[in-house]
Amino acid sequence: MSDERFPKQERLRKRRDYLNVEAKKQRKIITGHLIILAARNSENHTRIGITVSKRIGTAVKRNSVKRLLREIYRRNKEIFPPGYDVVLIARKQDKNTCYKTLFQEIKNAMGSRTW
RNA sequence: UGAAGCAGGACAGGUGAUCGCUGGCGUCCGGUUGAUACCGGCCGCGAGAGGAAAGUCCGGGCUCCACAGGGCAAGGAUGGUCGCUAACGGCGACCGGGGGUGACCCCAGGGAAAGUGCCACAGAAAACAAACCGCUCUCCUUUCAAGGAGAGUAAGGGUGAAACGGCGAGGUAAGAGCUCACCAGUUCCCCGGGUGACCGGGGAAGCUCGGCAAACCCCAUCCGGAGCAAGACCAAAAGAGGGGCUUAACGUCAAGGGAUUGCCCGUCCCGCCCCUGGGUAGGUCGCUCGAGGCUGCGGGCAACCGCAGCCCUAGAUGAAUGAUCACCACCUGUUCCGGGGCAACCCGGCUCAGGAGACAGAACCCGGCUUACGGACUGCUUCAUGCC
RNA sequence: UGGGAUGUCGUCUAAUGGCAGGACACGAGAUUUUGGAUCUCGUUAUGGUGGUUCGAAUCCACCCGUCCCAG
Repeated sequence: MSDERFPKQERLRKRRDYLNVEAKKQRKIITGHLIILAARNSENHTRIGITVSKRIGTAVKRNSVKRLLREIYRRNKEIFPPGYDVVLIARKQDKNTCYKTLFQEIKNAMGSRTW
């Protein structure tokens, strides 16, 4: 996959979209630092939404977590199932929060299911 | 050299490469259009967080609403003086008080002689004074030790955070501002200086008046309310009004069905089409050129102001400004080289290894305040020590 | 963005500006063969920094934390 872009069509952009995924979710996976929700959408590509609440920390911490998760998606689109809306919700973060650990968590979570 | 005080800012790592994000401009392509206008896509160019962007503690601009003139009341805020400012609870200078050897720092710093209230415990007494232990005099009892009654007194004692001036002399039965000198303080008057807070000097009075207003309160000054999710525009939908809907005709669109005893007309209901209006979802604007920044000159002790020249520097909306790699820069140790020194050692360069890289993310925009923060730099000043 | 509430022993909760009290819990002892119950004794607190005051949990200012509401 040479496509490492992340245009607006591949993001969830409204609160309604997030509530829709929450209501119609077909998978809910809880890992050490994340909660992953997935629901089938009407498009034929993946859409990603990221939720980081104030519980995680200050605006700087929340932004950095969001950037990390976006980077993981952008670099590794092949591990995400096409035609699904995926919501990544951050749980309590710690010192181990970095690209490698979060990538492994998501890869294991996605690989553990058949789509 | 060491310790300290104050102030400041295009300080808050830099450069390059690759892959991304946001919005701007441009070429080309596609769609649309009366249009050089709009939408979408590829590529290219250049831009993209802060000193606090934070907390939301004050003050404004801007927008809408209310009153459309003035006063009073209520509520809130502020509180030395003079200035600065669009304004401020901010800033500057000065005055007064307090702290520090000093540079310098801190202060809600109006009124207690307008009224009300409070001052625990202790103490006789906590505020128009009064009198527990005392001290003194007179009278009575009398065992001549003392006790009782009355009068005078506030020097001494002890309590307390605070006790109704201090010290000395005179005076007295004992005492007392009772009198006097000096000192402190209060109020008033006069003179001089200052825009003023206030300062300096002189005089008089009564001799002396406690503290708390970040207790109620009084005085002076200021304040209409809400906030860019303000507000404006476009506009699927819902709900509203009007016209129409067999065939045929006409420039276009449409779909008719049911109830009213069977039929026709009429009326009503549902549906459909068009128009008006409406404003939900959604979108656009508001949105970044502004009490703007930098430099120079001039005015002012300063805060700040004036003039001239130059510059344009983020506009997101589940919310962009990131990730990886390399090199350089910072700190510590170290190998080697060069220089200085009798030496300990110091300075510069270089190799290698290790370490630090904080607080924190624009959300309409400004002026402040407050709080968080690893370190580096610059300037001025003080104290101590040594040398000349 | 605007508006509130609140912070006291480990937990819950009192306290006019004047000795921070009570209950549960915890620790020690007594009682009991042991445990429980009971009794006695004890430890532990005013979110922080300043200020006003003779004196502050209380009054004032600024921070910190937690929770809630409206759009």
